[in-house]
Amino acid sequence: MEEVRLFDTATRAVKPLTAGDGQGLKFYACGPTVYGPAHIGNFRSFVVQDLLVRVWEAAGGKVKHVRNLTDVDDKTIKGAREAKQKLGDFTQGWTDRFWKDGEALGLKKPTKEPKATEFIPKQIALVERLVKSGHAYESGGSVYYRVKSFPNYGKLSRLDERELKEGASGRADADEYAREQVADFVLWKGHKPEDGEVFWESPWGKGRPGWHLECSAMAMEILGETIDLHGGGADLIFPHHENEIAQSEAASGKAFVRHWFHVSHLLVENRKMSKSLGNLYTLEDVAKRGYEPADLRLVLLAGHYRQPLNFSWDTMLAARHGREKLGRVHAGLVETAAGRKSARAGWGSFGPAWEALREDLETPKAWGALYTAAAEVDRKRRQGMKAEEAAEELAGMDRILGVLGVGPYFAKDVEIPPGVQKLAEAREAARKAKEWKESDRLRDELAKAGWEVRDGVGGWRLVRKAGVA
RNA sequence: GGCGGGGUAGCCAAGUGGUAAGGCAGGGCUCUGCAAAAGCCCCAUUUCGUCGGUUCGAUUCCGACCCUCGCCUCCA
Repeated sequence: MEEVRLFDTATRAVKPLTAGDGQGLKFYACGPTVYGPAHIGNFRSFVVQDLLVRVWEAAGGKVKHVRNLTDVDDKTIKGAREAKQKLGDFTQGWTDRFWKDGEALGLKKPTKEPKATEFIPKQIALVERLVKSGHAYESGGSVYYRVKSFPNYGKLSRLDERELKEGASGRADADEYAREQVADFVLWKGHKPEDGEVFWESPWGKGRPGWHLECSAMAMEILGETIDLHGGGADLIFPHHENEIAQSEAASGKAFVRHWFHVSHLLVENRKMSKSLGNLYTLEDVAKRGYEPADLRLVLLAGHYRQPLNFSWDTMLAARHGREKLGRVHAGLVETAAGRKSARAGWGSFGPAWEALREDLETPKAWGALYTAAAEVDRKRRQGMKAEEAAEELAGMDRILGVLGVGPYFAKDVEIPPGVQKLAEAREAARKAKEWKESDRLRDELAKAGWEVRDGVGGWRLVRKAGVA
């Protein structure tokens, strides 16, 4: 297969991504906590992970992609209680929503999507192993990881535990006194009244797993004790991934992860999204503004994944217009190719875009190369291009768009409400009768409904107006 | 306080020791009942946060400084 290079958080270098067994890439990604709708920042991580999978496959590799669902933790328990639902029903509802949104964004289904609650026995077994080897201790019904027992702790995040700012979190946990050291983290949480019906029996009594534990248990169970690639949002580097390493390596005695892959945050108005700032958007908000999931996917891939990306509606509009342009070029190639198929599976003029993706997922460079190639191909096509050549370029374009997972924008793909269709037809009738005032009035009415009518040589067509709330 | 990102045209965003990709927006023209769309063209040449240094030459290397964002045990 072709080489794919990717930045590794642990060594801070771009290095070739490899499958340790020479077979499939064992890739574990930290998935969502299903207690509410995922926001577009959450989806940045998942879209980038999806891109990596697509690039790996396009390069000729195989991949086992595991992305977990956190369906038991403080937030899910609280959410279920407030919704007066059983935990399982509550989390399933949000899981369905996540799947629906993910599908709209073109996320490929991972090979496996394990839920934390499905792996409780494995998690308990892992904790027992750590207690036996002295890496963990029970205290007040909970079990904690003894950080000082693991010399490599803090290596991934380059954070010396001693340098943690005093009370930086501002949230002293009630049972903090139960720990030997502040840095120790909980593996198993003893049952508390507010957990209600949510508990499992364990050697330490009723309780539930700590957050970091599930990923270690599921990754090692499904993919093996050493995995090739582990990814997630940049905020997971510490403490989540640091703790995963500590748990896993202390238990197995083997290197847990060969290559770390972290995606920077999506910012809105140059700030991290948060409910308190009121700048948190979901796919629903995107749809309300007349955009499609593909527009968002393009925006999420517009910047490099290791760079913070600032989201704005201006960028969304740029994405929409960009996709429209790609759609025109694509339609032209389809017409000129006239049904011919490319004899060989190459990239045509789109090779540079592919090369950019293989080098640490350089999407900004890839988009530049894609637009440049599209413009050149289109110019050549209009100056006279043979069907064979058009077919070849079309194949290359489809291929690169497939890897990016972003199709061009075609007006025909959008459903037009009957009322809007009627207005457009009435306007056309008025135009035929040269009743310009009436036709302009109808056009304004269409605009109010969020639609734009475009007259062309072949007649009019309707386009959803973007950017209208 | 510790650690880590950023500062490139109105906005987003590449890039390189030898003189700034691409997209959006904007401007002009063509087309059009008008407009939109589309097509053609233009759009950073005392300039790449600031100040020094190295160099024949730096936005690109080194140093200092300023601003900004994130993480520091809920967090994609």
